[in-house]
Amino acid sequence: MPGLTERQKLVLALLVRDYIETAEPISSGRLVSNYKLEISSATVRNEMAVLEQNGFLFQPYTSAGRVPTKPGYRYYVQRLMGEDQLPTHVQEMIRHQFYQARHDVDDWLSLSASVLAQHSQVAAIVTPLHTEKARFKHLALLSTRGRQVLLVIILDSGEVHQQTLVLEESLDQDQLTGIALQINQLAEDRNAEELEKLDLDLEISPLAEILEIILQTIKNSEVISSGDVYRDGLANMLSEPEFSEPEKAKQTLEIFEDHVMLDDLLSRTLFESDNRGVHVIIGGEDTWDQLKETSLILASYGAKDRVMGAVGILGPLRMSYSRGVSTVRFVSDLISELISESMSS
Amino acid sequence: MPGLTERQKLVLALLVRDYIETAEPISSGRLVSNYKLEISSATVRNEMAVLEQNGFLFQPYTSAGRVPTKPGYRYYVQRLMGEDQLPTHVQEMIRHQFYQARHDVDDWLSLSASVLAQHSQVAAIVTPLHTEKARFKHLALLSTRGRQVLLVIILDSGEVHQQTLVLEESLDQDQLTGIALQINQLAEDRNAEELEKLDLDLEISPLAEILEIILQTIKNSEVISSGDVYRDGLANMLSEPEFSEPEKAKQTLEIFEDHVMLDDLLSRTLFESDNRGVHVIIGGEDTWDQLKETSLILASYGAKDRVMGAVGILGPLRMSYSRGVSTVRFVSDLISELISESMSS
DNA sequence: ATTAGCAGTCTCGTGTTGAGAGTGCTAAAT
DNA sequence: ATTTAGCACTCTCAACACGAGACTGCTAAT
Repeated sequence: MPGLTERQKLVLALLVRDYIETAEPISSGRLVSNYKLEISSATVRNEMAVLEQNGFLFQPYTSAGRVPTKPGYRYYVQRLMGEDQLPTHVQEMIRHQFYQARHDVDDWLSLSASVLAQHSQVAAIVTPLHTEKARFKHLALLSTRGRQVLLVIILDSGEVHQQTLVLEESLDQDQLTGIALQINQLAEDRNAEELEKLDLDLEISPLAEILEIILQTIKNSEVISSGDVYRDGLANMLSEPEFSEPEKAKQTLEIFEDHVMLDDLLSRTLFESDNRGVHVIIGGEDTWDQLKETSLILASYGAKDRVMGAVGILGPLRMSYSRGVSTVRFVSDLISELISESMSS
Repeated sequence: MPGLTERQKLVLALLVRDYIETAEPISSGRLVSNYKLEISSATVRNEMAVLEQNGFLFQPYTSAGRVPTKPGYRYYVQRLMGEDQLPTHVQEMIRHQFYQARHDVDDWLSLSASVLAQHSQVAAIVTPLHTEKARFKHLALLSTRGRQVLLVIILDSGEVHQQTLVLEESLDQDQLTGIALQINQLAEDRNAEELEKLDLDLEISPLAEILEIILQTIKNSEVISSGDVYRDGLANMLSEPEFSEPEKAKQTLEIFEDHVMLDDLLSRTLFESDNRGVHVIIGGEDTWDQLKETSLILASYGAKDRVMGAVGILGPLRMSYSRGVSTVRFVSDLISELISESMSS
């Protein structure tokens, strides 16, 4: 790919920015008058022709303005966009919202989704906390009703798993507390791998049964999603003109309802990359076919070097990338900060 | 309102049913040929004119077929529709799905939303468990990290509340367990009202602080929603022709994203009525303006006579009421059954 | 290298027209 | 007194035509 001249970059940048705002093909004359360029529209037209040959622009029909292509957006995001920061007062406002929320990871995540949706004006996704190498911290068994027992597991990441067990015979709370104590001593600070290796010499007894169930649960706790993906701001998207065709709107909705796919997508993108920064996925990048008409801006969150989850926004190709990137970056940093703080306090 | 003749009822019933299927204005000729009526189209036209005068039908323009009005739908649902049962094999299938799910109320509710969406082909809503007169059952305090403590409260309904507290000073697990024990003895089997009356003579001490926080939490636990409203099947709706105008689609999406409003709507409808059956709300019934173009089919769930939550579906006015009612009835009965079972076991 | 000027192309809104669908009414039939 | 055949009438909708307007691409001049 040959390099672009400065002027070509300028034209591309202005065009993309303008198109993101107006959603209409941008003409050469419009660029000149709108941005008071010192060159004539004919010159701009020539530059546009070059940009089109390079695959950055596209003409909907012979005599219309230009629209960015996916490579066009990509070039813009990577080299031209520049990185805005969220205005300070907005940052303060968001911080305030988080500090006055309950001191609870789940609440933070749900709030993140809502904040992202509101400030980016597109749809937001936040995956729940799930850590790969969490260590067992603590466990409680609570009698709820008859043979039902609530098992609460706390991992060192702050993650909490909750599950109801049904036992073969009824045990009272004192017995349960005893069992919990034993397990806590046995398993404290071990990770799943180490728990696997605990080869227990179990007698046949209700205690053994419970132990077995619980160890299974703990071993699987990495797989079991600790909650659902948080989503918000769907209605934002339907205002965008690209979704006036109900067919497209439906496609996007389906992406949004498919928790599994989303969780997978976010996890894959972020766990597999060692880049802790913000990822921009434009039109599925030839890998995800369903996302042909959608862009994603993702970032991971976590404490220190541990990736614990992901936040992101999802919108049409023609979304405000600069605003999106800064919002996603700010929110992911903020959650990471809050989680780190809560882990070290 | 004068009574309708049998023939008028027949015409109305066929017309509504046909319109629900086709989404197009129904003409007199179509009814005659489609249902092999023994009367001529002219007679049907006369009957239609009567039905229109009674406010049950509406003509989009001078020379088109007829479409049901809201009162038309209402009459159909109340007097003409007849009550289907879900086919036995479908019932079995759904039961199977529930039995192989985890033994957990939250999982059941989330599954309910998905089952409802799938079988009714519209969007589904399920409110979380929340009981008005729950009694405190049991509480646990778990040290998570530093001054952070996880508070788990179990109510006799099986409902579980979870919340993180941050204490002024760090306490170890043994101390926490001691405090939990005291509170459990103090508060066991009391409801919020009774807890309110517990006028404690608290010394100034960390324990007092914790007790206060916890009692506040318990008192408020009725208000705090124990989780979110479960939703599913949004994409189903966008296939319906009424949502081809993006404006309408957006309205509906906004209803769907407004958890608070939904929870309120469902609770109000079902807690305030002593009718445990299925409610059909057509076009907001002049009370909810946002629901002008939407119908809801709702039912409560719970054990014995205690209403614990609501399940429902939400679709266009032109939705399949008979299928909807039978699905909602079946699912709400099934959850009630499962909850009752789990409470008595 | 840039630009003014202009012919050429395509969209889009508007207006027209005719076929088709369905009704309401009237008068005849049952 | 109902019911129905027949028919004039109304309204929508798809198809087509047409002209204005918006941009471009090219060429020739700067």
